[in-house]
Amino acid sequence: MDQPHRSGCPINLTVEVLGDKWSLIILRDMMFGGTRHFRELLGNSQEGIASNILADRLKKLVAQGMLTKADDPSHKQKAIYSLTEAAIELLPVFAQIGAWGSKWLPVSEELSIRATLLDEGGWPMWQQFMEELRWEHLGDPVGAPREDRVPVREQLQVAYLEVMRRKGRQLDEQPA
Amino acid sequence: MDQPHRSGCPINLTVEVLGDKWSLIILRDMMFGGTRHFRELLGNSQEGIASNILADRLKKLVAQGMLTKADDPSHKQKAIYSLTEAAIELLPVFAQIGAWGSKWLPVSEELSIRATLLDEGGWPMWQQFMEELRWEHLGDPVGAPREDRVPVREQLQVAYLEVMRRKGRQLDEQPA
DNA sequence: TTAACTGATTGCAAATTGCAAGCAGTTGCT
DNA sequence: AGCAACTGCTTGCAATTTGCAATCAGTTAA
Repeated sequence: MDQPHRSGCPINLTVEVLGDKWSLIILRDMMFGGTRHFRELLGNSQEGIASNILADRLKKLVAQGMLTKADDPSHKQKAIYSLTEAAIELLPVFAQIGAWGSKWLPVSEELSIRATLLDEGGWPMWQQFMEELRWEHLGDPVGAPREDRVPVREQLQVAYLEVMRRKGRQLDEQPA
Repeated sequence: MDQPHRSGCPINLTVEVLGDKWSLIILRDMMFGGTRHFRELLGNSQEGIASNILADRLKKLVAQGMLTKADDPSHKQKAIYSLTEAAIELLPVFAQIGAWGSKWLPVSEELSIRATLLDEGGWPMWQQFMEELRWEHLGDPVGAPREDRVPVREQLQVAYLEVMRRKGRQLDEQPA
C-alpha cells in the first residue's frame, strides 16, 4: 500500500476520491434514487453518463471503499452495488452541497425541492435517512421500515412529484 | 446566457462548478490559509499546483462568481483575489467535507486538526469565521477584529502548530 | 543597471473524457 | 427450441483536459 497522495489534508484527500465530474453523481443516484444496478445507473440519471465511464467509476468507488459489489440472486450476470458506511456518512455533505447549490446556482425548482427539504429537516431527518440507508445497504435492522414514519426518500419523492404536478397545472392554466 | 448544463440538480450544478481536482484546493487555501495572490497560491499549497492550471482555475472561478479580482495598490502588476459571498458560504461544505475526510481517509494528524476543530466548533464557530471572511474579503464591518475573540483562522493555526510541536518532541524523544 | 518578483502564456506529451458500437452470457416469451 | 430483450462491461477512436517545463513582459527594490 503506497501513498501517492498529493497531501494528507482531509479536503485534498476527499477531492482525490470524489473530485471528478461523475463520482458524486453516481453516489447521489444510489442514495436519493435508490438505484443499485449498472443499467439503472446508466439510464436513470438526468445527466447521461457513458457506460465506459460508469464502469470505470464503479470500479474505483469499490476500490476506494465507497461501494461494495455483490451478485444479485435474481440474475446470474447481475451485480448489485451497495453503499458502504463511509458513503452513507456522506449524507451531511450532500445536504450541505445541495443547500449551497440551491441558493447560488441556477437550479430547477423540481430538482432542488429535495435539497431544500433535506436542509430544513436538519440532523433528525439526516439521521433517519442514514438509518434507512444502513438498512437497505448494510442490513442494519435499526433502520428497518416502521409504520410510525415515512421513509425519507419517499418524503422527498412525494415533494418532487407535487412540484411537478403544480408546474403542470400552471402550464395548463397559462399556456404559451 | 445559454444553459449548457447537464441538469438543474443542485448536486450536479455544484459538481460542474467545483468538481475538479483543483478548484476546492484553491478556495481552501484562500479561506484557511489567507492567501490572496497568484504566487502565494502557487507556492504555499501542499499539493503543488502548476501555474497554467492555477491561471485557468482562477479565471473560471472569477467567471463563475466565486472570486473577484482587483488591482493591488502596492504593485501595478499585482492582482488580489477576493472570495465572494457565495464562496464564503461554502464554509459549511468545507467543514462537513473536512470532518468526513478526517474520519474515513488516511489524513495526517497535523493537517486534520483544523478540520476536527472546525467540526467541534459547529455553527457558532462557522458563523464567526464567515463574518471574519466577510470582513477580509468584502469589507463587512460586522466581522472586524475584536479584542474579545480570537480569529478562527488563528485558532486553527495555533492548533496546527501545537500538533507540529508535539510531534517534533516525540521525534526527539524517540529517534528512529 | 540588475536581479528578483509580478501574473500569467506557450509548447508539448500524457492522461482522461465522451461517444458509438459491440461482446458474451442470461433470461423470459412463444 | 429459438429468438428478442436484457445483463454488466469492453473496445476503438477522436476530442478535450491535464501536467510539466520553459518562458514572457512588465514592475520593483537594491
